[in-house]
Amino acid sequence: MKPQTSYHHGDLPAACVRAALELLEDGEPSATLSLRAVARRAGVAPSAPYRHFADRDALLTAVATVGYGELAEHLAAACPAPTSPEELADVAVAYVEFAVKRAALFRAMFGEPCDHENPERVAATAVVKAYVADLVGRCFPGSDADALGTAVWALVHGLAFLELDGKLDDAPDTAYASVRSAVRAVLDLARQPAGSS
Amino acid sequence: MKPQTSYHHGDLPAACVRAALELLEDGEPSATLSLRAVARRAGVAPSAPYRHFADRDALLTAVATVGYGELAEHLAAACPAPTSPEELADVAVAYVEFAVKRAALFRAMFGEPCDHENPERVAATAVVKAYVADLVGRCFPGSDADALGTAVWALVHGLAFLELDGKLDDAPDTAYASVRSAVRAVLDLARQPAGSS
DNA sequence: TGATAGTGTGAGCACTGTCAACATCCCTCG
DNA sequence: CGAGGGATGTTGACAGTGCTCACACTATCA
Repeated sequence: MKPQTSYHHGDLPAACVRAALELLEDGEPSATLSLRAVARRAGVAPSAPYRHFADRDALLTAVATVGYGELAEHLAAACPAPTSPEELADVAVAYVEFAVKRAALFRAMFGEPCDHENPERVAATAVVKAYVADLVGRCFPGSDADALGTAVWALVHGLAFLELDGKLDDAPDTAYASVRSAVRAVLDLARQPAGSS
Repeated sequence: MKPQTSYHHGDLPAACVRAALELLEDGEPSATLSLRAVARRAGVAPSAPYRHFADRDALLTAVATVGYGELAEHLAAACPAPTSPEELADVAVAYVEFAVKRAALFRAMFGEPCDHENPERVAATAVVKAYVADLVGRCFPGSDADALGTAVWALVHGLAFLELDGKLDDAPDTAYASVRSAVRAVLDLARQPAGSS
């Protein structure tokens, strides 16, 4: 829309993030996102992004931020308000599905060390956290929502990473089944209690 | 021991892996392991490692392989044969502890995409897998060992990653407490079953 | 004593993150 | 209206990276 020939870009920050997301989707997932590639894709000199992002990490953080939002959307789309354990399994599958289908983005979001302090990032993860907390509150009323919430998040997060690293089942089909039965196995503890200490 | 002035090194592959491990321990955890830095630390030209490792990934795989072994050792040291849920919590804490104390190594082991086919790597992860399977068999006899095993691994693995990414509690002290109570919360489901579908 | 295979060296390519100096544009103030 | 300043983009450069080649050295076996 905007004149492409303009010296100024118009909205380079957004364009960079968009370009980065596209590269993460397109490229093979093993390639690391390069700032120069982003600049190229945005049709701009390699150093231009530095006007808007302090360094590569800052760009990554911006990308991860929208990633968190899309993850939350994906989960909500799979099951907006899960109440039963079986629906929890659906959510787990959706989480792993997101990790698999958008592996590069997922790795950008969680794979490399980031500054935990960044308020943007914290705020963005809060969306996921809230979704999980909601889920736990509905599925397991009367439980320690905080503790169980982190446990549930950790469970699905761990499943996603193990799957990404090929440590679940090999066949992509049976992987989702593995996820489901892993979640079921945990919930089945509720029926045949273990020998408690 | 060997003459340092020798043109040939003696056992460069092992020296490379050792140097890599040292760099992962020493350096700040955000730095990515560079093959050139490994060569420098091993006192050798940048291209020397290529005689023994096809590429950087191959070196990484070798490093990860010993990492898996050390992780298994660390877990076994914390609790050689857990039988009670509380001991399972101990193991979870040990797992997260390993991830925190040796963050760079942990990230090298799990953080970046790797070839799932590599038989060395698969064999090495099998050690961890076996430990978890054992644990589950002892703690929860009569359960679906496979499914519950992956669930338990995923749970502790997810806890480790969330902690590494600063998504658990901020204070490092309370983090371990969070891990413990998260595990407890899951196990407590066995006592006050949720509304099952 | 050689030839040969294994191992380390050096130079070099393409790429990366990052910076400083310069160029261009838009907007505001006189 | 038109000059100046601040924002934004460009060029060029530096150090560091993975990786490959041609070469140098060394151990070993005929």
